[in-house]
Amino acid sequence: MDSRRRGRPRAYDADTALARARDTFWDQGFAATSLDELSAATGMNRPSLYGAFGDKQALYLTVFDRYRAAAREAMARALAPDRPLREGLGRVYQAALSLYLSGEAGGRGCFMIGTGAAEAVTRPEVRAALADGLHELDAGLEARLRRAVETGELPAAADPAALAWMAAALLHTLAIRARAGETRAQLEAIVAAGLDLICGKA
Amino acid sequence: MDSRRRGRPRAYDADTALARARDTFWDQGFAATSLDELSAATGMNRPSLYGAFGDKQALYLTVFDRYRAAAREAMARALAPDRPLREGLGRVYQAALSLYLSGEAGGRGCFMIGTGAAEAVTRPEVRAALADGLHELDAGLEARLRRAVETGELPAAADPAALAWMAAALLHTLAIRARAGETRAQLEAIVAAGLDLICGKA
DNA sequence: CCATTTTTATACCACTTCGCAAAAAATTCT
DNA sequence: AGAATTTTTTGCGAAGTGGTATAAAAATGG
Repeated sequence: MDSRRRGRPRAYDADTALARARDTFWDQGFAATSLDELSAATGMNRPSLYGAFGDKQALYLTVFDRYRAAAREAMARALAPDRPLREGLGRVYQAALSLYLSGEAGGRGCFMIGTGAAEAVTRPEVRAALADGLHELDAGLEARLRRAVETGELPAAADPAALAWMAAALLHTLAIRARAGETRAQLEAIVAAGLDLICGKA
Repeated sequence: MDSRRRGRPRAYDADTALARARDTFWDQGFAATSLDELSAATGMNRPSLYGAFGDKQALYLTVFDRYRAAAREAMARALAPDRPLREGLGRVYQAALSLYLSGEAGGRGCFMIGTGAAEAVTRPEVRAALADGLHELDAGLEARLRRAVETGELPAAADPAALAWMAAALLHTLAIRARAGETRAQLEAIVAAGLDLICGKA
């Protein structure tokens, strides 16, 4: 249990290597990213990359799943049930925007949507991962909205599933528009309009 | 004015060649599509392709612009101002769904979003084309919604720009979800929920 | 100090990629 | 028929592709 591994120690840190690989895929997409670029970005040479993470698609799917888990957890944190609905949703969108606009090459949107959608038709594994990612977010939103109906934050007649779809649609449009180059101001206007429509124009 | 061109006649029809190229890009994305595949799909060999449409990106942008124009015109037709708002929007989404689900390899979503977003960060021309495409649809939706407020189809307090953003968001979420493999039934449920929220739950 | 183990580094492989040059083919004009 | 023009066809070439075999390096165990 205790001690250091036996052979030559690793020169890389898996977490940071995966983060670098993610950023490279994020900007360029899966197909346009070469193993040489991934090697340069991670500082690992190709055989090490291969040994650590498998082939290019396996590496991509690993990165994808980590992004997916992070997104789910961030959403759960933002939507903590003791926080008012509108404030929680506001935090979801603020967190999304700061991710989507954080690229060095300009707005890069959501990793799953921006890079996964392109591969989804020809790569069943990517399509499944994308579908799972979307559904996790749907489920997180719907759970919080259902609770809001139960506690009276929303009118009893409100349909949680329907509102969750719209809340997700708002996220998706932000993801695409950020990647298309829209400014933070534009995106925040869209968020404000969407929140009014979902939570009621308070 | 009149007559046939001078040299050897073309063996291809530009319209059908562009449609075939579009379908290939649509399924596979820009980066994953090779000139050999485009050559096979169009029936033109590589030098002919190159002579007719320029390099791969020029061909892609040509296809993109044609798709964009077709989408804009289809939306204008569906939103004819003499048709009731809800019916017009319903036609927009029905037309979108039949496009988005028409692929031979399963749902393929919107060409612009599904293939353009991936390239938008690294290719400024694609990002600009994508932004233009999105904004054209925004404008079409907003114009019709503004009219609906003026004619009393929507309450005077309704904000046409805000509603147009949500209507566009609905289109975007359909584009992504279709590509992620969701069924027509799922997508139609989302459309129905969205129409209720935008037009009022009549 | 040498064997063992694990990782890194170098070099290579077969294949594909985009793009183009040069030649051949099919048409119109004179 | 022959020249001119436009397109298609063939084939090439330099670079890049994903992936791997082999050798070198860096650690631990005896």
